[in-house]
Amino acid sequence: MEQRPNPYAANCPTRLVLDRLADKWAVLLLGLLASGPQRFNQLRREVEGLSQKMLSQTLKGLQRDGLIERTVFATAPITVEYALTPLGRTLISPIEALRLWAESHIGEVVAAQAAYDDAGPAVPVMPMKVQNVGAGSPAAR
Amino acid sequence: MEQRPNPYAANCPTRLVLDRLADKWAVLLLGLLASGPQRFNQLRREVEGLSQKMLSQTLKGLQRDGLIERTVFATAPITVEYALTPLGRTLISPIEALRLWAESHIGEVVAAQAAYDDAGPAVPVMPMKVQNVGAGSPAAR
DNA sequence: CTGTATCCAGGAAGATACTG
DNA sequence: CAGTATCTTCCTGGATACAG
Repeated sequence: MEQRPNPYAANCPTRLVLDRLADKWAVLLLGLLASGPQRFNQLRREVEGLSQKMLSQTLKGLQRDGLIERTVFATAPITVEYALTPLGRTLISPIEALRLWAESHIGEVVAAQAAYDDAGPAVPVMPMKVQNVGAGSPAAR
Repeated sequence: MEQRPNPYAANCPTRLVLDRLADKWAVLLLGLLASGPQRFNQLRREVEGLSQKMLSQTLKGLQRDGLIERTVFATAPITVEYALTPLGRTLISPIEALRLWAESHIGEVVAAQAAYDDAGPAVPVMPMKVQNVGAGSPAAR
């Protein structure tokens, strides 16, 4: 029926991937692993605010998705290395793009937030942008 | 102190932006608005599984970040349009990249998940990749 | 070192009802 | 149509303790 099933249906691939990527720890870890394999506690130390539980959990998820690979070295004590898989490596480009966007536009975002918070609380004399439209309604689709 | 403060510190811009973008609804809505302004209930209908509460909440957040703009038309009943701001428009490219990645690699991800779930539950004869390493430990940094 | 298991508080999100 | 308010439930995620 749906020739062009919109990408916003619940079963859409984009949605599935997004659900996983909508995890800041996952994105952060992928970015970190992009520069080479890392050990468990190494990652733990590098990502500020990441608890051991979340790290373990997130790594497991990424491994399940085939994005990272877990290698155990039978040293004593044991050491474990996490590295991007070839599939995972294909993701670093989009993620890098996101990181670049963040760095170049964070200032504007923060400014917008400040402006919003400034205008919000106050009782408005001219609070919101209102337009009087006669005939030409916006949604005359 | 930190000449190269790692991007994984809690105060890093990337982190701040990521926290917001780590919201699947937000990303989805931005993608939807990339093709033109939309009304409230229009968005609600288009994004499957998105509750009214989450829509309202997410839109407010995006507006606060200066990524979208809310315009009220004084029709009867009232209509409201949401559109990307210039800042928001700069985000569609990275998001599109993500969407494209998702569409081209979803198959591999699903396959990896299946393989993982397949190997996981079973009691392993040769479950995990283990290497015996003598001297050359991995983390000889 | 690399995890897993348990407890527990706080936030996220659905359902529902109501307002302008 | 475009929301806000409230209630309740569920899950996330931190802290802690323990195991291989």
